[in-house]
Amino acid sequence: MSDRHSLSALMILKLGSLFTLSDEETQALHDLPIQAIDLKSNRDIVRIGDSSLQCFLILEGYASSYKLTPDGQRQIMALHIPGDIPDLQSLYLKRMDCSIASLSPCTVGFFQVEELRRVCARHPRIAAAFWRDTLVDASILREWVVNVGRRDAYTRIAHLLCEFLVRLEAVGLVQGGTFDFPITQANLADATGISAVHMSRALKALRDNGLIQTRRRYLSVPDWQKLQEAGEFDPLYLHLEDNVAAGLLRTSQLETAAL
Amino acid sequence: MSDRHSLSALMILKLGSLFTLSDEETQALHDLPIQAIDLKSNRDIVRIGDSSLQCFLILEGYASSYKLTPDGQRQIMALHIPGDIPDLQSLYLKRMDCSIASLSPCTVGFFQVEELRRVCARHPRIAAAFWRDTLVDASILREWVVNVGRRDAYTRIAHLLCEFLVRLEAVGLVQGGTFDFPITQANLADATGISAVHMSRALKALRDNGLIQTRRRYLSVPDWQKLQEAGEFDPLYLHLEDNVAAGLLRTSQLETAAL
DNA sequence: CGATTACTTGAATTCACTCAATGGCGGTGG
DNA sequence: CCACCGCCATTGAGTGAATTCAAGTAATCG
Repeated sequence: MSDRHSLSALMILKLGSLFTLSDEETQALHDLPIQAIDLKSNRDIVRIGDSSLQCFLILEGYASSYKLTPDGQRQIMALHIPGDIPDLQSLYLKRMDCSIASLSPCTVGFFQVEELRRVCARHPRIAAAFWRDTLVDASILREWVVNVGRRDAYTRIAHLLCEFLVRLEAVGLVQGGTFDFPITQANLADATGISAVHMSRALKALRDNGLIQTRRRYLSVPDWQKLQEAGEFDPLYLHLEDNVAAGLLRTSQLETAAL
Repeated sequence: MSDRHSLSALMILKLGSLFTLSDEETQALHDLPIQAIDLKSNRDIVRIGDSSLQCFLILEGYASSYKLTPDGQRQIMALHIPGDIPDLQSLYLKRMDCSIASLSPCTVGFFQVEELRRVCARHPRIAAAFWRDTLVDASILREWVVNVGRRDAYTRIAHLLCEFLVRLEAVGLVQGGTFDFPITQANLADATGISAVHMSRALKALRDNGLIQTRRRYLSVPDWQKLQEAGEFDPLYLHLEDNVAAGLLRTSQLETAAL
């Protein structure tokens, strides 16, 4: 499983923005006690209405934030990948306003919100980095609204896949345009606000057009340019350009980052 | 126009959460130099891609965050009301990922991002309060995704109006279920991800069912309970219950809060 | 290997869309 | 003060993208 080191590397990768963290700051993150837990697929990790004293970092696998409507429909409004802290909002909001569930077998690291609050109080630059992280998440949500509100199914799915690929790439989880993709069509449908049946048809169209290839639990993008165009994808909203750590990673391909 | 006092009152109202701000903290917000500007309706205040050194607070009127798709469709992903700082993200993100425009004649107060950053550095509790504010905005975005992704037009509009009313109420801008509502149907359509024509039909249905009344530039909600049910509205996601200042305001109806 | 879950495909339906034409309101200027 | 123009809202008719329902196939897991 994941040791302290890779955990800290993931965090620093995600946070490293605006400035590089000092050794002391890195150490502070290192020293944050974490309890690693393994989870099966499709398990709620936190539920809407909860007011937990803990937060969790995804170490391995994917998760989603979702809500249910009264008639039982589901909408996923965020996908979470290794390095994400999906419920970081618990830092300053009393109750969860959505549920978070694993989309695949997951390893997550729980820590005390209070401890993180202390780290933030002692290290303003770490606080700023986490704050920035929540601002990027908000930006992703804004694009998600555009996706669901104004794009047709085909474009919408292409866009979602573009975003997912770029975010995975930033944490070193893409090899040659291929990445782990165990997410069911039903879940993808809930993420894009379409029906599962239509998701099947639209994915077929994407496959037929050579934009994606699905082999087992993996997804490949043979022509990145074409998929971007199909998805009307512009990565501006991911705010990667001003992320120091991610930039360093991309150029040097640090081994430590691959979980 | 708005003097320093009401400006500070608006800010404190919005920020007053988790704890009440001390006199010193209040003073720090007071001392933030602001330049008030009047704007006509439908004017861009900031544009996507901008990297401004300024932020603005809405003093009067409404604004929206929006993006355009390549084929010219528009999606509004946030409505902003007095007391909001729509581009607070500029604090830690280099470029704007959406445009922000006035939806009505507006008065906005510009201030230097750098100054706010200084205030946050000197007053960690103010920083926490602003951070919390961005977290609530993210929560509203999550609900917006659900609205646009999974609700039919009728329910979707009802929900949007519920949210708008509750947020306005929190800053004292609702009198007896009636509030200023100069927002065109085309803008509402862009906010809900439907067409302007269908917006007209759905609004008619809401009117015919007695859920809303539209007189001139004002909107009335005769039966709050019924509108909430029609919109599947649960205010949990607005995180009002733990907002000290708003709570105080609601119970004591401070005069200072009315702009 | 059997059972469950995930995916595919067809057919009919529906909600929302576009196009188009008309009506109302408010502001501006002759 | 009224006429006109432009913006906003409404309504009808036809279309279309995505839905539901249904049946059947493929994949995965214990």
